[in-house]
Amino acid sequence: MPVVLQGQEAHRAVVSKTASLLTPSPLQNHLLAALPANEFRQLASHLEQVPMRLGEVLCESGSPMQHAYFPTTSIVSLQYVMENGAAAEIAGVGNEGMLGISLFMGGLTTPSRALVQTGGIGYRLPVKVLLEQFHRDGPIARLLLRYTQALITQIAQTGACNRHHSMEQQLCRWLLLTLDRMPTNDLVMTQELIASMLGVRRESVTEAAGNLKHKGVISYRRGHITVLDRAGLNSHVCECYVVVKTEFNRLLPDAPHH
Amino acid sequence: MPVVLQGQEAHRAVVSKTASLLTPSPLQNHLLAALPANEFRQLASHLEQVPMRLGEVLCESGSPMQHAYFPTTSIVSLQYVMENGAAAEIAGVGNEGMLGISLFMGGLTTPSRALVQTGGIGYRLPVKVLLEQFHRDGPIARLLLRYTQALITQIAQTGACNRHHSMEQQLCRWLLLTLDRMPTNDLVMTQELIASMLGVRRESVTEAAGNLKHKGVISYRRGHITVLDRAGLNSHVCECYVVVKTEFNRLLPDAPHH
DNA sequence: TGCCGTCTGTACGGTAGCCCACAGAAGAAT
DNA sequence: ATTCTTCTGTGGGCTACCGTACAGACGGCA
Repeated sequence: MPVVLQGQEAHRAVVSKTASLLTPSPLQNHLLAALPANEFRQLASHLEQVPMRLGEVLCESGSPMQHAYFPTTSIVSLQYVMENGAAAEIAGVGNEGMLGISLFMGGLTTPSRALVQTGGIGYRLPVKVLLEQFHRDGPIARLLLRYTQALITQIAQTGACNRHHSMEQQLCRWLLLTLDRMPTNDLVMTQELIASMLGVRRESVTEAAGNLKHKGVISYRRGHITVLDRAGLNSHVCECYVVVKTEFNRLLPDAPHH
Repeated sequence: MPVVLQGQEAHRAVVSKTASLLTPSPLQNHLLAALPANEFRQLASHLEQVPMRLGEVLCESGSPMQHAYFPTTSIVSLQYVMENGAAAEIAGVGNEGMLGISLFMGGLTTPSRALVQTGGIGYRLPVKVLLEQFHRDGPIARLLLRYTQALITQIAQTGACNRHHSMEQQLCRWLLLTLDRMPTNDLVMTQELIASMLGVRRESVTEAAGNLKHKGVISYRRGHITVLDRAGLNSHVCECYVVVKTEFNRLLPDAPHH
Protein backbone atom coordinates (compact mmCIF):
# COMPACT_ATOMS: atom_id res chain seq x y z
CA MET A 1 0.00 0.00 0.00
CA PRO A 2 2.57 2.65 0.88
CA VAL A 3 4.28 3.57 -2.36
CA VAL A 4 6.22 6.02 -0.27
CA LEU A 5 9.29 7.43 -1.87
CA GLN A 6 11.67 9.46 0.08
CA GLY A 7 13.16 11.98 -2.26
CA GLN A 8 15.94 12.99 0.05
CA GLU A 9 18.23 10.22 1.08
CA ALA A 10 18.89 8.37 -2.08
CA HIS A 11 19.97 9.10 -5.65
CA ARG A 12 23.36 10.45 -4.92
CA ALA A 13 25.83 7.73 -5.71
CA VAL A 14 24.32 6.69 -9.01
CA VAL A 15 24.09 10.10 -10.50
CA SER A 16 27.67 10.97 -9.76
CA LYS A 17 29.06 7.52 -10.48
CA THR A 18 27.42 6.67 -13.77
CA ALA A 19 27.60 10.18 -15.09
CA SER A 20 31.32 10.08 -14.67
CA LEU A 21 31.69 6.72 -16.37
CA LEU A 22 30.85 8.01 -19.78
CA THR A 23 29.89 11.23 -21.38
CA PRO A 24 26.12 11.06 -21.63
CA SER A 25 24.96 10.21 -25.11
CA PRO A 26 21.64 9.14 -26.59
CA LEU A 27 23.48 6.23 -28.14
CA GLN A 28 23.72 4.66 -24.72
CA ASN A 29 20.11 3.77 -25.39
CA HIS A 30 20.11 0.53 -27.34
CA LEU A 31 17.07 1.35 -29.44
CA LEU A 32 18.55 4.60 -30.63
CA ALA A 33 21.88 2.90 -31.14
CA ALA A 34 20.26 0.22 -33.27
CA LEU A 35 19.02 2.71 -35.84
CA PRO A 36 20.91 3.15 -39.09
CA ALA A 37 23.03 6.27 -38.87
CA ASN A 38 20.92 8.30 -41.26
CA GLU A 39 17.74 7.40 -39.42
CA PHE A 40 19.27 8.34 -36.12
CA ARG A 41 20.29 11.66 -37.56
CA GLN A 42 16.66 12.49 -38.25
CA LEU A 43 15.97 12.23 -34.57
CA ALA A 44 19.17 13.49 -33.02
CA SER A 45 18.46 17.19 -33.12
CA HIS A 46 15.07 16.64 -31.50
CA LEU A 47 16.37 14.55 -28.63
CA GLU A 48 16.54 16.45 -25.40
CA GLN A 49 18.62 15.20 -22.51
CA VAL A 50 16.65 15.17 -19.28
CA PRO A 51 17.54 14.19 -15.72
CA MET A 52 15.24 11.48 -14.41
CA ARG A 53 15.06 11.56 -10.65
CA LEU A 54 14.24 8.62 -8.42
CA GLY A 55 10.56 8.61 -7.59
CA GLU A 56 9.56 10.95 -10.37
CA VAL A 57 6.32 10.00 -12.11
CA LEU A 58 6.79 10.46 -15.83
CA CYS A 59 3.25 9.52 -16.67
CA GLU A 60 0.17 8.97 -14.57
CA SER A 61 -2.34 6.30 -15.47
CA GLY A 62 -4.51 7.56 -18.29
CA SER A 63 -2.79 10.86 -18.91
CA PRO A 64 -1.27 11.65 -22.28
CA MET A 65 2.44 12.22 -22.68
CA GLN A 66 4.04 14.99 -24.66
CA HIS A 67 7.25 13.07 -25.12
CA ALA A 68 8.58 9.59 -25.57
CA TYR A 69 11.49 8.81 -23.26
CA PHE A 70 14.63 6.85 -24.04
CA PRO A 71 16.44 6.06 -20.78
CA THR A 72 20.18 5.66 -20.84
CA THR A 73 21.40 5.48 -17.25
CA SER A 74 17.94 5.59 -15.64
CA ILE A 75 15.32 2.88 -15.24
CA VAL A 76 11.58 3.34 -15.34
CA SER A 77 9.04 0.99 -13.80
CA LEU A 78 5.65 0.54 -15.44
CA GLN A 79 3.03 -0.26 -12.87
CA TYR A 80 -0.66 -0.81 -12.53
CA VAL A 81 -2.09 0.81 -9.44
CA MET A 82 -5.10 -0.95 -7.98
CA GLU A 83 -8.07 0.70 -6.33
CA ASN A 84 -6.81 -0.16 -2.86
CA GLY A 85 -3.52 1.57 -3.59
CA ALA A 86 -1.49 -1.59 -4.06
CA ALA A 87 0.65 -1.65 -7.17
CA ALA A 88 2.08 -4.25 -9.47
CA GLU A 89 4.96 -3.74 -11.81
CA ILE A 90 4.09 -4.95 -15.27
CA ALA A 91 7.46 -4.24 -16.86
CA GLY A 92 10.59 -2.19 -16.58
CA VAL A 93 12.15 0.12 -19.13
CA GLY A 94 15.82 0.91 -19.15
CA ASN A 95 18.51 1.54 -21.71
CA GLU A 96 17.14 -1.32 -23.82
CA GLY A 97 13.84 0.39 -24.50
CA MET A 98 11.56 3.35 -24.50
CA LEU A 99 8.60 4.77 -22.68
CA GLY A 100 5.59 5.84 -24.70
CA ILE A 101 4.51 2.86 -26.74
CA SER A 102 0.93 4.04 -26.68
CA LEU A 103 1.82 7.16 -28.61
CA PHE A 104 2.39 5.28 -31.83
CA MET A 105 0.07 2.40 -31.08
CA GLY A 106 -2.78 4.85 -31.39
CA GLY A 107 -4.19 4.96 -27.90
CA LEU A 108 -2.12 7.92 -26.74
CA THR A 109 -2.65 6.93 -23.10
CA THR A 110 -2.42 3.72 -21.09
CA PRO A 111 -3.72 2.60 -17.71
CA SER A 112 -0.17 2.23 -16.44
CA ARG A 113 1.90 4.59 -14.38
CA ALA A 114 5.54 5.25 -15.20
CA LEU A 115 7.75 5.74 -12.18
CA VAL A 116 11.49 6.34 -12.15
CA GLN A 117 12.96 3.41 -10.26
CA THR A 118 16.61 4.31 -10.72
CA GLY A 119 17.67 7.88 -11.10
CA GLY A 120 19.80 8.82 -14.05
CA ILE A 121 19.67 10.33 -17.48
CA GLY A 122 17.32 9.89 -20.38
CA TYR A 123 16.46 11.52 -23.66
CA ARG A 124 13.05 12.61 -24.69
CA LEU A 125 11.50 13.13 -28.08
CA PRO A 126 8.38 15.22 -28.78
CA VAL A 127 5.33 13.19 -29.77
CA LYS A 128 5.07 15.02 -33.04
CA VAL A 129 8.55 13.98 -34.18
CA LEU A 130 8.03 10.43 -33.02
CA LEU A 131 4.84 10.10 -35.00
CA GLU A 132 6.27 11.67 -38.13
CA GLN A 133 9.11 9.20 -38.10
CA PHE A 134 6.91 6.27 -37.20
CA HIS A 135 4.56 6.90 -40.09
CA ARG A 136 7.35 6.88 -42.60
CA ASP A 137 7.03 3.16 -42.04
CA GLY A 138 10.74 2.61 -42.29
CA PRO A 139 13.40 1.14 -39.99
CA ILE A 140 12.25 3.26 -37.08
CA ALA A 141 8.71 1.93 -37.22
CA ARG A 142 9.90 -1.63 -37.58
CA LEU A 143 12.27 -1.23 -34.65
CA LEU A 144 9.63 0.29 -32.39
CA LEU A 145 7.13 -2.43 -33.22
CA ARG A 146 9.64 -5.16 -32.51
CA TYR A 147 10.46 -3.46 -29.22
CA THR A 148 6.76 -3.36 -28.44
CA GLN A 149 6.50 -7.06 -29.03
CA ALA A 150 9.43 -7.69 -26.71
CA LEU A 151 7.74 -5.53 -24.11
CA ILE A 152 4.57 -7.59 -24.46
CA THR A 153 6.62 -10.67 -23.70
CA GLN A 154 8.04 -9.03 -20.62
CA ILE A 155 4.57 -8.02 -19.41
CA ALA A 156 3.10 -11.44 -20.03
CA GLN A 157 5.99 -13.30 -18.44
CA THR A 158 5.86 -11.04 -15.41
CA GLY A 159 2.18 -11.85 -15.03
CA ALA A 160 2.76 -15.57 -15.31
CA CYS A 161 5.62 -15.27 -12.85
CA ASN A 162 3.29 -13.54 -10.40
CA ARG A 163 1.10 -16.58 -10.55
CA HIS A 164 3.58 -19.38 -10.23
CA HIS A 165 6.90 -18.42 -8.74
CA SER A 166 8.15 -17.73 -5.26
CA MET A 167 9.13 -14.45 -3.78
CA GLU A 168 12.79 -15.33 -3.90
CA GLN A 169 12.64 -16.32 -7.55
CA GLN A 170 10.85 -13.14 -8.42
CA LEU A 171 13.33 -11.06 -6.50
CA CYS A 172 16.17 -12.71 -8.40
CA ARG A 173 14.40 -12.03 -11.68
CA TRP A 174 13.90 -8.42 -10.74
CA LEU A 175 17.50 -7.96 -9.63
CA LEU A 176 18.88 -9.51 -12.80
CA LEU A 177 16.66 -7.45 -15.08
CA THR A 178 17.64 -4.32 -13.21
CA LEU A 179 21.30 -5.24 -13.19
CA ASP A 180 21.28 -5.70 -16.95
CA ARG A 181 20.24 -2.08 -17.30
CA MET A 182 22.89 -0.73 -14.94
CA PRO A 183 26.56 -0.04 -15.48
CA THR A 184 27.52 -1.26 -12.00
CA ASN A 185 26.66 -4.04 -9.57
CA ASP A 186 25.53 -1.56 -7.00
CA LEU A 187 21.83 -0.76 -6.97
CA VAL A 188 20.59 2.29 -5.11
CA MET A 189 17.41 0.77 -3.93
CA THR A 190 15.53 0.19 -0.71
CA GLN A 191 13.72 -3.04 0.06
CA GLU A 192 10.63 -0.95 0.59
CA LEU A 193 10.81 0.28 -2.98
CA ILE A 194 11.42 -3.18 -4.40
CA ALA A 195 8.43 -4.44 -2.45
CA SER A 196 6.17 -1.74 -3.81
CA MET A 197 7.25 -2.59 -7.32
CA LEU A 198 6.85 -6.31 -6.99
CA GLY A 199 3.53 -5.70 -5.28
CA VAL A 200 4.42 -7.55 -2.07
CA ARG A 201 5.05 -6.65 1.56
CA ARG A 202 8.33 -5.12 2.50
CA GLU A 203 8.89 -7.91 5.03
CA SER A 204 8.70 -10.52 2.29
CA VAL A 205 11.50 -8.78 0.44
CA THR A 206 13.53 -8.50 3.63
CA GLU A 207 13.24 -12.21 4.17
CA ALA A 208 14.11 -13.17 0.60
CA ALA A 209 16.98 -10.69 0.52
CA GLY A 210 18.20 -12.03 3.84
CA ASN A 211 18.38 -15.50 2.36
CA LEU A 212 20.33 -14.31 -0.64
CA LYS A 213 22.68 -12.38 1.61
CA HIS A 214 23.19 -15.44 3.78
CA LYS A 215 24.11 -17.42 0.69
CA GLY A 216 26.62 -14.76 -0.27
CA VAL A 217 24.85 -13.84 -3.48
CA ILE A 218 24.21 -10.25 -2.53
CA SER A 219 25.13 -7.85 0.19
CA TYR A 220 23.38 -4.71 1.21
CA ARG A 221 23.18 -1.81 3.55
CA ARG A 222 20.50 0.84 3.96
CA GLY A 223 19.35 1.74 0.51
CA HIS A 224 22.03 -0.11 -1.39
CA ILE A 225 22.14 -3.60 -2.80
CA THR A 226 25.30 -5.04 -4.24
CA VAL A 227 25.28 -8.15 -6.35
CA LEU A 228 28.32 -10.21 -5.38
CA ASP A 229 27.65 -13.35 -7.35
CA ARG A 230 25.70 -13.03 -10.53
CA ALA A 231 25.90 -16.73 -11.24
CA GLY A 232 24.29 -17.29 -7.87
CA LEU A 233 21.36 -15.15 -8.87
CA ASN A 234 21.08 -17.13 -12.07
CA SER A 235 20.86 -20.35 -10.15
CA HIS A 236 18.02 -19.08 -7.99
CA VAL A 237 16.01 -17.27 -10.62
CA CYS A 238 13.01 -18.80 -12.36
CA GLU A 239 12.86 -19.42 -16.05
CA CYS A 240 11.06 -16.12 -16.60
CA TYR A 241 14.26 -14.12 -16.68
CA VAL A 242 15.77 -16.22 -19.42
CA VAL A 243 12.60 -16.20 -21.49
CA VAL A 244 12.46 -12.42 -21.44
CA LYS A 245 16.15 -11.98 -22.19
CA THR A 246 16.05 -14.49 -25.01
CA GLU A 247 13.07 -12.82 -26.59
CA PHE A 248 14.69 -9.40 -26.34
CA ASN A 249 17.83 -10.71 -27.96
CA ARG A 250 15.85 -12.36 -30.71
CA LEU A 251 13.78 -9.30 -31.51
CA LEU A 252 16.41 -6.65 -30.88
CA PRO A 253 19.84 -8.09 -31.54
CA ASP A 254 22.65 -5.81 -30.49
CA ALA A 255 23.46 -3.56 -33.37
CA PRO A 256 26.97 -2.30 -33.98
CA HIS A 257 27.10 1.10 -32.34
CA HIS A 258 27.98 3.76 -34.82
CA MET B 1 -0.32 -29.42 -14.43
CA PRO B 2 -2.66 -31.58 -16.50
CA VAL B 3 -3.83 -29.48 -19.41
CA VAL B 4 -5.89 -32.48 -20.35
CA LEU B 5 -8.59 -31.85 -22.87
CA GLN B 6 -11.10 -34.45 -23.64
CA GLY B 7 -11.99 -34.06 -27.25
CA GLN B 8 -15.04 -36.24 -27.03
CA GLU B 9 -17.60 -35.14 -24.53
CA ALA B 10 -17.90 -31.46 -25.15
CA HIS B 11 -18.40 -29.11 -28.09
CA ARG B 12 -21.79 -30.23 -29.19
CA ALA B 13 -24.24 -27.67 -27.88
CA VAL B 14 -22.26 -24.62 -28.87
CA VAL B 15 -21.58 -25.60 -32.40
CA SER B 16 -25.18 -26.42 -33.16
CA LYS B 17 -26.63 -23.60 -31.10
CA THR B 18 -24.59 -20.64 -32.19
CA ALA B 19 -24.30 -21.76 -35.73
CA SER B 20 -28.05 -21.76 -35.98
CA LEU B 21 -28.38 -18.33 -34.43
CA LEU B 22 -26.89 -16.56 -37.37
CA THR B 23 -25.47 -17.40 -40.70
CA PRO B 24 -21.73 -17.40 -40.11
CA SER B 25 -20.12 -14.25 -41.38
CA PRO B 26 -16.69 -12.69 -40.91
CA LEU B 27 -18.49 -9.52 -39.88
CA GLN B 28 -19.37 -11.19 -36.62
CA ASN B 29 -15.77 -10.40 -35.77
CA HIS B 30 -15.70 -6.87 -34.42
CA LEU B 31 -12.33 -5.98 -35.86
CA LEU B 32 -13.35 -6.95 -39.35
CA ALA B 33 -16.68 -5.23 -38.87
CA ALA B 34 -14.96 -2.04 -37.79
CA LEU B 35 -13.16 -1.68 -41.10
CA PRO B 36 -14.46 0.72 -43.71
CA ALA B 37 -16.38 -1.20 -46.33
CA ASN B 38 -13.77 -0.78 -49.04
CA GLU B 39 -10.98 -1.90 -46.73
CA PHE B 40 -12.94 -4.94 -45.70
CA ARG B 41 -13.48 -5.81 -49.34
CA GLN B 42 -9.73 -6.06 -49.82
CA LEU B 43 -9.63 -8.82 -47.28
CA ALA B 44 -12.94 -10.55 -47.84
CA SER B 45 -11.94 -12.84 -50.67
CA HIS B 46 -8.90 -14.03 -48.73
CA LEU B 47 -10.78 -14.87 -45.55
CA GLU B 48 -11.30 -18.56 -45.10
CA GLN B 49 -13.91 -19.86 -42.71
CA VAL B 50 -12.47 -22.51 -40.41
CA PRO B 51 -13.96 -24.60 -37.63
CA MET B 52 -12.11 -24.11 -34.38
CA ARG B 53 -12.51 -27.09 -32.13
CA LEU B 54 -12.25 -27.10 -28.37
CA GLY B 55 -8.76 -28.03 -27.29
CA GLU B 56 -7.17 -27.38 -30.63
CA VAL B 57 -3.78 -25.69 -30.44
CA LEU B 58 -3.63 -23.03 -33.14
CA CYS B 59 -0.10 -22.07 -32.35
CA GLU B 60 2.58 -23.59 -30.17
CA SER B 61 4.98 -21.42 -28.24
CA GLY B 62 7.67 -20.17 -30.58
CA SER B 63 6.33 -21.60 -33.80
CA PRO B 64 5.41 -19.34 -36.71
CA MET B 65 1.85 -19.13 -37.96
CA GLN B 66 0.80 -19.19 -41.58
CA HIS B 67 -2.46 -17.39 -40.86
CA ALA B 68 -3.96 -14.77 -38.63
CA TYR B 69 -7.23 -15.85 -37.05
CA PHE B 70 -10.35 -13.79 -36.50
CA PRO B 71 -12.69 -15.70 -34.18
CA THR B 72 -16.40 -15.13 -34.49
CA THR B 73 -18.16 -17.72 -32.35
CA SER B 74 -15.00 -19.29 -30.94
CA ILE B 75 -12.70 -18.13 -28.18
CA VAL B 76 -8.95 -18.62 -28.02
CA SER B 77 -6.86 -18.56 -24.87
CA LEU B 78 -3.31 -17.26 -24.98
CA GLN B 79 -1.18 -18.97 -22.41
CA TYR B 80 2.35 -19.16 -21.19
CA VAL B 81 3.41 -22.68 -20.38
CA MET B 82 6.01 -22.97 -17.66
CA GLU B 83 8.81 -25.49 -17.48
CA ASN B 84 6.99 -27.58 -14.92
CA GLY B 85 3.99 -27.84 -17.21
CA ALA B 86 1.81 -25.36 -15.34
CA ALA B 87 0.17 -22.74 -17.49
CA ALA B 88 -1.08 -19.23 -17.06
CA GLU B 89 -3.52 -17.49 -19.34
CA ILE B 90 -2.21 -14.11 -20.34
CA ALA B 91 -5.23 -13.05 -22.37
CA GLY B 92 -8.22 -14.30 -24.30
CA VAL B 93 -9.18 -13.62 -27.89
CA GLY B 94 -12.75 -13.82 -29.09
CA ASN B 95 -14.95 -12.00 -31.56
CA GLU B 96 -13.48 -8.70 -30.38
CA GLY B 97 -10.00 -9.47 -31.61
CA MET B 98 -7.53 -11.49 -33.55
CA LEU B 99 -4.79 -14.00 -33.13
CA GLY B 100 -1.43 -13.32 -34.72
CA ILE B 101 -0.27 -9.97 -33.44
CA SER B 102 3.34 -11.03 -33.77
CA LEU B 103 2.99 -11.40 -37.52
CA PHE B 104 2.79 -7.67 -38.09
CA MET B 105 4.74 -6.64 -35.01
CA GLY B 106 7.76 -8.14 -36.69
CA GLY B 107 8.63 -11.03 -34.42
CA LEU B 108 6.66 -13.65 -36.37
CA THR B 109 6.53 -15.89 -33.30
CA THR B 110 5.75 -15.43 -29.61
CA PRO B 111 6.43 -17.48 -26.50
CA SER B 112 2.70 -17.96 -26.01
CA ARG B 113 0.51 -20.88 -26.92
CA ALA B 114 -2.90 -20.37 -28.50
CA LEU B 115 -5.50 -22.87 -27.39
CA VAL B 116 -9.14 -22.98 -28.41
CA GLN B 117 -11.10 -22.54 -25.21
CA THR B 118 -14.56 -22.45 -26.75
CA GLY B 119 -15.29 -24.28 -29.94
CA GLY B 120 -16.84 -22.40 -32.79
CA ILE B 121 -16.08 -20.69 -36.03
CA GLY B 122 -13.36 -18.32 -37.07
CA TYR B 123 -11.86 -16.85 -40.20
CA ARG B 124 -8.26 -16.98 -41.15
CA LEU B 125 -6.15 -14.79 -43.36
CA PRO B 126 -2.83 -15.77 -44.92
CA VAL B 127 0.17 -13.95 -43.47
CA LYS B 128 1.07 -12.58 -46.84
CA VAL B 129 -2.25 -10.80 -47.27
CA LEU B 130 -2.19 -9.53 -43.71
CA LEU B 131 1.24 -8.01 -44.15
CA GLU B 132 0.44 -6.45 -47.50
CA GLN B 133 -2.55 -4.71 -46.01
CA PHE B 134 -0.74 -3.75 -42.83
CA HIS B 135 2.07 -2.08 -44.69
CA ARG B 136 -0.30 0.09 -46.65
CA ASP B 137 -0.32 1.95 -43.33
CA GLY B 138 -4.03 2.77 -43.66
CA PRO B 139 -7.09 2.11 -41.53
CA ILE B 140 -6.27 -1.58 -41.23
CA ALA B 141 -2.85 -0.92 -39.73
CA ARG B 142 -4.25 1.67 -37.35
CA LEU B 143 -6.99 -0.68 -36.25
CA LEU B 144 -4.63 -3.58 -35.66
CA LEU B 145 -2.24 -1.44 -33.66
CA ARG B 146 -5.03 -0.10 -31.49
CA TYR B 147 -6.20 -3.66 -30.94
CA THR B 148 -2.68 -4.62 -29.97
CA GLN B 149 -2.62 -1.88 -27.40
CA ALA B 150 -5.90 -3.08 -25.97
CA LEU B 151 -4.48 -6.57 -25.81
CA ILE B 152 -1.46 -5.27 -23.93
CA THR B 153 -3.83 -3.79 -21.37
CA GLN B 154 -5.57 -7.11 -21.00
CA ILE B 155 -2.27 -8.93 -20.53
CA ALA B 156 -0.99 -6.44 -18.00
CA GLN B 157 -4.21 -6.30 -16.03
CA THR B 158 -4.38 -10.09 -15.94
CA GLY B 159 -0.89 -10.16 -14.52
CA ALA B 160 -1.69 -7.59 -11.86
CA CYS B 161 -4.88 -9.49 -11.04
CA ASN B 162 -2.82 -12.65 -10.57
CA ARG B 163 -0.86 -10.84 -7.93
CA HIS B 164 -3.56 -9.16 -5.92
CA HIS B 165 -7.01 -10.64 -6.28
CA SER B 166 -8.73 -13.70 -4.91
CA MET B 167 -9.65 -16.83 -6.76
CA GLU B 168 -13.30 -15.89 -6.70
CA GLN B 169 -12.68 -12.44 -8.10
CA GLN B 170 -10.54 -13.87 -10.84
CA LEU B 171 -13.13 -16.47 -11.69
CA CYS B 172 -15.76 -13.75 -12.00
CA ARG B 173 -13.47 -11.75 -14.23
CA TRP B 174 -12.84 -14.74 -16.41
CA LEU B 175 -16.52 -15.60 -16.66
CA LEU B 176 -17.50 -12.07 -17.56
CA LEU B 177 -14.82 -11.72 -20.21
CA THR B 178 -15.83 -15.06 -21.68
CA LEU B 179 -19.52 -14.23 -21.52
CA ASP B 180 -18.95 -11.01 -23.43
CA ARG B 181 -17.61 -13.05 -26.31
CA MET B 182 -20.47 -15.54 -26.32
CA PRO B 183 -23.95 -15.26 -27.76
CA THR B 184 -25.53 -17.15 -24.84
CA ASN B 185 -25.26 -17.38 -21.06
CA ASP B 186 -24.35 -21.02 -21.30
CA LEU B 187 -20.66 -21.82 -21.33
CA VAL B 188 -19.50 -25.24 -22.40
CA MET B 189 -16.66 -25.48 -19.99
CA THR B 190 -15.36 -27.79 -17.31
CA GLN B 191 -13.91 -26.54 -14.06
CA GLU B 192 -10.81 -28.48 -14.89
CA LEU B 193 -10.33 -26.43 -18.04
CA ILE B 194 -10.98 -23.14 -16.29
CA ALA B 195 -8.42 -24.11 -13.68
CA SER B 196 -5.79 -24.90 -16.27
CA MET B 197 -6.39 -21.54 -17.89
CA LEU B 198 -6.30 -19.51 -14.73
CA GLY B 199 -3.25 -21.49 -13.69
CA VAL B 200 -4.75 -22.77 -10.44
CA ARG B 201 -5.85 -26.13 -9.06
CA ARG B 202 -9.15 -27.55 -10.13
CA GLU B 203 -10.23 -27.75 -6.49
CA SER B 204 -9.83 -24.02 -6.10
CA VAL B 205 -12.18 -23.44 -8.99
CA THR B 206 -14.65 -25.96 -7.59
CA GLU B 207 -14.71 -24.11 -4.33
CA ALA B 208 -15.11 -20.65 -5.86
CA ALA B 209 -17.74 -21.91 -8.29
CA GLY B 210 -19.55 -23.58 -5.41
CA ASN B 211 -19.77 -20.25 -3.62
CA LEU B 212 -21.14 -18.49 -6.66
CA LYS B 213 -23.65 -21.27 -7.16
CA HIS B 214 -24.71 -21.03 -3.53
CA LYS B 215 -25.31 -17.32 -3.99
CA GLY B 216 -27.45 -18.02 -7.03
CA VAL B 217 -25.12 -16.22 -9.42
CA ILE B 218 -24.38 -19.22 -11.59
CA SER B 219 -25.55 -22.78 -11.96
CA TYR B 220 -23.74 -25.64 -13.52
CA ARG B 221 -23.68 -29.28 -14.34
CA ARG B 222 -20.91 -31.44 -15.73
CA GLY B 223 -19.17 -29.41 -18.37
CA HIS B 224 -21.67 -26.55 -18.48
CA ILE B 225 -21.80 -23.30 -16.62
CA THR B 226 -24.82 -21.03 -16.86
CA VAL B 227 -24.71 -17.47 -15.68
CA LEU B 228 -28.01 -16.72 -13.95
CA ASP B 229 -27.26 -13.28 -12.58
CA ARG B 230 -24.82 -11.16 -14.47
CA ALA B 231 -25.20 -8.29 -12.04
CA GLY B 232 -24.20 -10.70 -9.32
CA LEU B 233 -20.98 -11.46 -11.14
CA ASN B 234 -20.35 -7.75 -11.50
CA SER B 235 -20.68 -7.28 -7.78
CA HIS B 236 -18.11 -9.98 -7.03
CA VAL B 237 -15.60 -9.20 -9.73
CA CYS B 238 -12.50 -7.13 -9.12
CA GLU B 239 -11.82 -3.86 -10.85
CA CYS B 240 -9.71 -5.61 -13.49
CA TYR B 241 -12.70 -6.54 -15.59
CA VAL B 242 -13.93 -2.97 -15.86
CA VAL B 243 -10.48 -1.62 -16.63
CA VAL B 244 -10.07 -4.00 -19.53
CA LYS B 245 -13.56 -3.40 -20.91
CA THR B 246 -13.19 0.35 -20.64
CA GLU B 247 -9.90 0.30 -22.44
CA PHE B 248 -11.28 -1.90 -25.22
CA ASN B 249 -14.23 0.43 -25.68
CA ARG B 250 -11.98 3.44 -25.74
CA LEU B 251 -9.56 2.00 -28.27
CA LEU B 252 -12.05 0.07 -30.37
CA PRO B 253 -15.44 1.74 -30.18
CA ASP B 254 -18.19 -0.28 -31.77
CA ALA B 255 -18.35 0.62 -35.39
CA PRO B 256 -21.60 0.60 -37.31
CA HIS B 257 -21.74 -2.78 -39.00
CA HIS B 258 -22.05 -2.41 -42.72
C1' DT C 1 28.07 15.01 18.80
C1' DG C 2 23.46 13.78 19.22
C1' DC C 3 18.90 13.66 17.26
C1' DC C 4 15.56 11.80 14.37
C1' DG C 5 13.58 10.01 10.19
C1' DT C 6 13.83 6.03 7.64
C1' DC C 7 15.18 1.52 6.69
C1' DT C 8 15.81 -3.32 8.22
C1' DG C 9 15.08 -7.47 11.33
C1' DT C 10 11.97 -10.39 13.69
C1' DA C 11 7.97 -12.50 15.49
C1' DC C 12 3.22 -14.31 15.67
C1' DG C 13 -1.20 -15.49 14.28
C1' DG C 14 -4.21 -15.76 10.23
C1' DT C 15 -5.48 -17.49 5.72
C1' DA C 16 -5.64 -18.50 0.82
C1' DG C 17 -4.37 -21.62 -2.06
C1' DC C 18 -1.37 -25.95 -2.73
C1' DC C 19 -0.63 -31.13 -2.71
C1' DC C 20 -2.69 -35.50 -2.08
C1' DA C 21 -6.24 -38.81 -1.70
C1' DC C 22 -10.57 -40.59 -2.52
C1' DA C 23 -15.69 -40.83 -2.94
C1' DG C 24 -19.66 -39.89 -5.53
C1' DA C 25 -22.13 -38.60 -9.62
C1' DA C 26 -23.07 -37.47 -14.41
C1' DG C 27 -23.06 -38.69 -18.91
C1' DA C 28 -21.01 -41.18 -23.04
C1' DA C 29 -20.27 -45.59 -25.06
C1' DT C 30 -21.37 -50.24 -25.72
C1' DA D 1 -29.15 -51.23 -18.79
C1' DT D 2 -24.43 -51.60 -17.64
C1' DT D 3 -19.90 -50.12 -17.84
C1' DC D 4 -16.48 -46.81 -17.80
C1' DT D 5 -14.55 -42.42 -18.30
C1' DT D 6 -14.30 -37.97 -16.63
C1' DC D 7 -15.96 -34.43 -13.89
C1' DT D 8 -17.24 -32.59 -9.27
C1' DG D 9 -17.22 -32.60 -4.07
C1' DT D 10 -14.76 -32.96 0.17
C1' DG D 11 -11.31 -33.39 3.66
C1' DG D 12 -6.73 -32.99 6.01
C1' DG D 13 -2.24 -31.31 6.35
C1' DC D 14 1.12 -27.88 4.59
C1' DT D 15 3.41 -23.69 3.10
C1' DA D 16 3.96 -19.12 1.43
C1' DC D 17 2.68 -14.95 2.04
C1' DC D 18 -0.22 -11.47 4.49
C1' DG D 19 -1.34 -8.07 8.40
C1' DT D 20 0.23 -6.19 12.35
C1' DA D 21 3.38 -4.80 15.72
C1' DC D 22 7.56 -3.37 17.45
C1' DA D 23 12.69 -3.18 18.21
C1' DG D 24 17.05 -2.03 16.52
C1' DA D 25 20.22 0.20 13.50
C1' DC D 26 21.90 3.21 9.99
C1' DG D 27 22.99 7.52 8.34
C1' DG D 28 21.61 12.40 7.17
C1' DC D 29 21.29 16.63 9.40
C1' DA D 30 21.63 20.19 12.83
